[in-house]
Amino acid sequence: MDKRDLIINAALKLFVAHGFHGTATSKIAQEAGVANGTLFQYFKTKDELVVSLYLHIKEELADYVAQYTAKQTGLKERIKAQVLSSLYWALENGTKFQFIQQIHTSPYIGQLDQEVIQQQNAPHLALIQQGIDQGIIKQLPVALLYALLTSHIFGLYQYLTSQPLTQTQQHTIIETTFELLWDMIS
Amino acid sequence: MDKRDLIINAALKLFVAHGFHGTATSKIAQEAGVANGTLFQYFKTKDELVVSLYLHIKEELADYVAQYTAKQTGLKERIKAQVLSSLYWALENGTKFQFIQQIHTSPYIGQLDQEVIQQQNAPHLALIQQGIDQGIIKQLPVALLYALLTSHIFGLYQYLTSQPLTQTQQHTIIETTFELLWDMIS
Amino acid sequence: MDKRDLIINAALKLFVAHGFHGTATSKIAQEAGVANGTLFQYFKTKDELVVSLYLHIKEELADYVAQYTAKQTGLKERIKAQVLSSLYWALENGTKFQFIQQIHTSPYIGQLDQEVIQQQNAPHLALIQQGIDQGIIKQLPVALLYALLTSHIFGLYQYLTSQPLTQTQQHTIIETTFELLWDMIS
Amino acid sequence: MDKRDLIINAALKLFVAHGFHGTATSKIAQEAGVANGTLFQYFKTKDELVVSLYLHIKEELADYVAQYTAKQTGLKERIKAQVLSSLYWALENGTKFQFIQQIHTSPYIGQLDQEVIQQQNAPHLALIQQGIDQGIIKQLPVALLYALLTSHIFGLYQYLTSQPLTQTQQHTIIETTFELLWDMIS
DNA sequence: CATGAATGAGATTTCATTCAT
DNA sequence: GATGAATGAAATCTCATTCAT
Repeated sequence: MDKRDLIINAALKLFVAHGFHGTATSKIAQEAGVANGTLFQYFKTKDELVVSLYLHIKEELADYVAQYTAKQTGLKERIKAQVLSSLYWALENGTKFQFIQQIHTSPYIGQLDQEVIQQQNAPHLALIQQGIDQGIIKQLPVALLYALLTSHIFGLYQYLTSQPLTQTQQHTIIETTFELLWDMIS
Repeated sequence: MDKRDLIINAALKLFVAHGFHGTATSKIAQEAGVANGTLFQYFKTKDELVVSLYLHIKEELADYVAQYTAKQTGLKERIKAQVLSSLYWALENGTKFQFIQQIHTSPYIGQLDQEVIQQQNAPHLALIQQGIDQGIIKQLPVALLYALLTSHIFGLYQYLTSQPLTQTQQHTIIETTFELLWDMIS
Repeated sequence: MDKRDLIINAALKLFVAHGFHGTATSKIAQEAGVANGTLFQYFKTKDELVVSLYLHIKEELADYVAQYTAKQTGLKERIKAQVLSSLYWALENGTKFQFIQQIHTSPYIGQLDQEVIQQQNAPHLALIQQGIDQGIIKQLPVALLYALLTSHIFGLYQYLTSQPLTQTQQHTIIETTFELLWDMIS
Repeated sequence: MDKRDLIINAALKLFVAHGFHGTATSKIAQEAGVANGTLFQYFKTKDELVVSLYLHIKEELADYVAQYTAKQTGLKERIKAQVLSSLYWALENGTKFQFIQQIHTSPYIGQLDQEVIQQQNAPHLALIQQGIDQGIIKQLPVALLYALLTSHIFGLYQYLTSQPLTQTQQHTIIETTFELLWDMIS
């Protein structure tokens, strides 16, 4: 594995354990097994590392979601796959999902390349747009519908992790609430 | 105004402007017009100050919401008042709202007194419970419904602040999406 | 002695011995017998310390020169007092004088407040101008005459410190060469 | 141009602009268009580069002065040629001259081979000694006279570069002040 | 000869907290 | 209680130098 990846992985592990302000760059280098200065040859500043890590995780999530969505053919089923796989990934990768949330509500958000963000969102927006065009989804701004779907995921994640539920119960709630959500936007 | 309030207000102003890690305790003391050490006589640590400030802001929001809700009599109207006034407050107090979000996704959340949090949520939960009891709202866990309402607010805030909209357009979207939401849970 | 002075003195000693960049702020603090952070409470940055130190030393020199010059009444005597007291001060305060020279030839010169510099030079220029007006000194640009006087001091200092001379011999040379210099410009 | 020269030129430019310690070897390599490590194949250490650069520049100045002086036969004319050509070279090679001054007032001066320095000064001292022996120049220590001549050059350079003067005006001042200087020492 | 990634010691600066007054 | 100078640990980042390719 190349040093950049070693650093990314070490940073992920430590940020997720102690938050980004609680994690010293020296600890990241140590965990990665590289010299202190090496970190700064790959990432000019600690901030740049945080942002890179965020993009890295987002990509992992996107890959996971894309994989599940690809298996579905109907439009509703594809959108459902996006929402549900996002939730399943979040439940399986709690720390990474929390890291994403931390970034979203922190000043780091301003440092993100907006073009990259939009590229990551594009597949989701495209699917929703398709639904609108086919008359399946309500005539509302795509970005609005996307925001509502996304917040549904975050809200449900919040609820599911605050309750002591079995996996079966979790799945039931996820399925049930998706149907409510779908009725709401279709 | 007593020194504790001076410090709280100064902290609010600075945290809201630069985030809590970007704000030194010495700057807070300076802004408050008190000595460096005085801050630590009212708050044993910086963390304690952060938590106090969070509760202070939440209280402000709660007061704002309560004031609007009190004017309504019907159940739907009261819940609608809660959702809408939360959104209006968030749009008018963007930085404070973002501060709340920051705390929610940060390790500070663990330091909060859960009892106080539950006390703040109680009025909202009670209203939803009333709706369920009266058969107006679907038979789902109160906490789940509350999570969905809350995430609706966050999602809509996200959308509204990312688009260049007039106040009238904002109001229309807020009203329209609330009706969708209401149909979803009722 | 107060801590600011302790730091100033320690900095002077170490800067002259190892240069600005060869001297770590931590070493200065150590030499001054104060904590690392204390230095930065008196001087926001290392650069500010360098500049402050320069101004401090220049002021000390100016006071010394002014004190000697005040005792003289004739114009030649007053200019002579300026040149000679500068030299005596330089010989007695070798490290400080060398520090001034270091600053003059370094990029720090750009960070100095030009107004302060001109204020410090003003008394010397005024005296020369008086000499020109009274027809005692040659009709040449004041700044040129000042540059020649100043360089005479630096050149003579260079010579005197490179030779093993008694104080009496030093004084003789200083007196003799001043007369040569005076003949040159008058 | 070979890589050694590329490095020398890049170093000169950056040292004068930012000082020795303000200039990283990596920046020099970058400016020279060579790899980081290449610099250390030509110069074992950064200090060696600084010292080499100094000697390189001093040699260039010496050649320039020698060339002009060789054209003159009379003793005064030869000394005048030395002083004037030094000044003309300084005005044409401002950065190099400033670099020389920086070295002279820095701790690097201690690292210079004193024998090489004296060898460089020898021709100037010899000429002055000749003047003394022939009774043309005052009976004063050679080193003293040399120090006065040298400081005259530095002082005049300082003045000329601080004023907005045409080349003709510069020449007039240089000629005029040399005559004053000559009257002073002869 | 040339490269440039890697190194790691060390530099500057910050800041929550303490404590003598 | 109030003060604010002092602390010093810790954090981020730099940079001269090396060495395997």
